[in-house]
Amino acid sequence: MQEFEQSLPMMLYRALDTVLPRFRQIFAEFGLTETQWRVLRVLWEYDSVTLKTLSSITLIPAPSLVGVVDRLAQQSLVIRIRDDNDRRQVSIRATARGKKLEAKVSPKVEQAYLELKSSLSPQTWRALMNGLSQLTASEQMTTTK
Amino acid sequence: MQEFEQSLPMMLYRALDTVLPRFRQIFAEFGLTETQWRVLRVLWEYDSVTLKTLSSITLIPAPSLVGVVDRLAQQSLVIRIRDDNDRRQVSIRATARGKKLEAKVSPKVEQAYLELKSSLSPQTWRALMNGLSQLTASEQMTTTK
DNA sequence: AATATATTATTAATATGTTAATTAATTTAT
DNA sequence: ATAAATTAATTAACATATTAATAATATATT
Repeated sequence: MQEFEQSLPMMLYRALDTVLPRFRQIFAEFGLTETQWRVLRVLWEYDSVTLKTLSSITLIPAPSLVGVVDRLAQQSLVIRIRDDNDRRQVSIRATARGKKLEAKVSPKVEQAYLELKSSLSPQTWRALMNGLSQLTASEQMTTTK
Repeated sequence: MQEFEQSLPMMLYRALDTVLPRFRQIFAEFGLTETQWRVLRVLWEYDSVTLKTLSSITLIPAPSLVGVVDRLAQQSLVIRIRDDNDRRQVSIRATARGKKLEAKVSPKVEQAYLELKSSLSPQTWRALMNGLSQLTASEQMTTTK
């Protein structure tokens, strides 16, 4: 069984299970899910982002993203804008209310991230990130295409 | 945005998105989902496993596992057995039909795993696994607890 | 033994993932 | 310019994740 539990995919899953809860706890304090935060996180940097681009940056599959944006829009945190040049496309942008969240959420997230980073030695951290980079460089993503 | 996309959690997600599709394709050839395979993978080694133990090995949260086992049982690939000593517990075991799948599925999975492994240098692979180990060693899981 | 507490599995409610199909709009090829 | 192929977003159907609550059984306390 060792073999299965020590396989790369299971190790990746376990790493996420270890790392994410602390962040999700922060998101929950502001009524946000992790995926909702991922979307806002992007919209805090780019004024307006196509749904497809948003999907590729956040790694949220487009069909899921539709619902995520729906719920964020219901809370008036983002709005949909149909592109005039290419009317197939929909751009998403944060509302004033959505933007306002950044100042409250981001500091806590940054703090948690620094704590996480300091749980490993700089060399180990770098080696880990390097391994992950090479892994994704060799192949190509399929999920969000 | 670099900072977000290069963050550890997103790197982990991207790694999974890169690695998993090839495996899921194999599972699909046998009408299995990834989680269903994870359960069977364990039951091919242990004759009978408690739902709770199964949850902790497969990293599938117990509430999800109930449904996964339901669907596997409907296909007569596994059966539930209520423990006589402790009637709160339910043990799961593969049926003959479920066991039979191993010979067909496992070789293909092994093959895909070797290919994956050979996409990185041995040193990089080891460094990656080491980093993931340390990450999960420092903290404790919360998801499946 | 009786009550309180803890544990295992399950259910419930909501959100998201996965894959395929659909719709509307755009581009390409004829 | 028009039919065919392509693309972006969405819908559909099903499976799983997440969190909280519940039911049944077991253990600990008094």
